[in-house]
Amino acid sequence: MAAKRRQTAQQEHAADVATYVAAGGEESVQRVITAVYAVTKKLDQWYARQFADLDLSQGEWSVLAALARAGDTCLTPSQLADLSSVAPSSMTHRLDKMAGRGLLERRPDESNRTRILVSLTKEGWNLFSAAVRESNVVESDTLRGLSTSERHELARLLEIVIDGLDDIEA
Amino acid sequence: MAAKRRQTAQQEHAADVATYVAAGGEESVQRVITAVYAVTKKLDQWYARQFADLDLSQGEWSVLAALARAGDTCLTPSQLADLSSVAPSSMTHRLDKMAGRGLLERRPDESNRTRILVSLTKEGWNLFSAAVRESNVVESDTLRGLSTSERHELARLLEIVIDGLDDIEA
DNA sequence: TATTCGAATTTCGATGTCGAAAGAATAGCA
DNA sequence: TGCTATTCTTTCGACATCGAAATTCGAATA
Repeated sequence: MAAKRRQTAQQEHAADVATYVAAGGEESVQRVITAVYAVTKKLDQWYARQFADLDLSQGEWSVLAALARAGDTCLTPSQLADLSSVAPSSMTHRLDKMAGRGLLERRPDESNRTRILVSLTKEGWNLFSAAVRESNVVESDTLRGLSTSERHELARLLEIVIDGLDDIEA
Repeated sequence: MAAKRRQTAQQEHAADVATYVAAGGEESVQRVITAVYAVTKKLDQWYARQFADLDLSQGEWSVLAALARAGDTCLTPSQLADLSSVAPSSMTHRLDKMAGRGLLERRPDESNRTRILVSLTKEGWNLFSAAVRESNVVESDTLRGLSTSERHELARLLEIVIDGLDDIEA
């Protein structure tokens, strides 16, 4: 299968960068950004397949992950919509479905009755954990070409980028 | 605005990694993968805003980019659907709209009349170029914390990962 | 040649998402 | 207190997307 490929992923990536540069982008920028998106695109495809096994859409995954990352703190539908990059009105039905499956619970906020507090059930956390452990397999495989020190270096460089993300929109 | 932030992006990232590790992921893997997604998530939000100025949805952008990357080679709707990670049936209407705007042209394949060949018009390429040049601004800003040699190192490490992407699905 | 299988596109009904507006409750201020 | 502005959620209609079926054409085989 891989033998039939006309171009290696590397060559394809180089050609993509050349296209963006020809359109007016800077090479040192496009080389990095294009590479980042090449990786996430492949990962997204694998996630979609694996999540289908768990009866989980990408949208439902993002809700699960947001709640898991929040730990003990409950989140409101609006916060979940924001964290999931979706319109608040879309979150209503999504939460309905997930609550129906027993993955999360909703209860009114005692201190502010316009709000609803959403939290993960034990079953929801178990599904989150199962998804993480399954994903870790292909993620680990994705990084298998890097040594331990290279992984650290890659993480370090990306974290420098993350550090600067907050101050841009101005 | 940034002063009101409770956590830095860095701390948030560290907490996210800790959550994935607690759920069963490996730290050296999650640190990299989570960082990659933190970057693309922010970028996606900016793209969405900038593309709105150009009257361009993310889906339309992916078609534009796929055609631009293909250069002189025409692509079929099925290929575009594949490259855009969308169902072939969804591509029909998307191409209708874009052709209506004069961004692309469709013509039957003389050698195989079940196929349709899609190509970018001059106007389509101009819009692609405008989008690339606009995007390059925030992309460049995103990488401003990295020196030239660090950008090269980051690109090099990501390209190692890309090189291994093809041989995984087995 | 005739037939069957496969590939590419489109149509169709169901579902998910969006933006705008409505409804409910809080917060700030005279 | 009474009024206004704001926040949060949901409802609603419009549109995009999906998977399955239908259609059309090409390719392989008997």
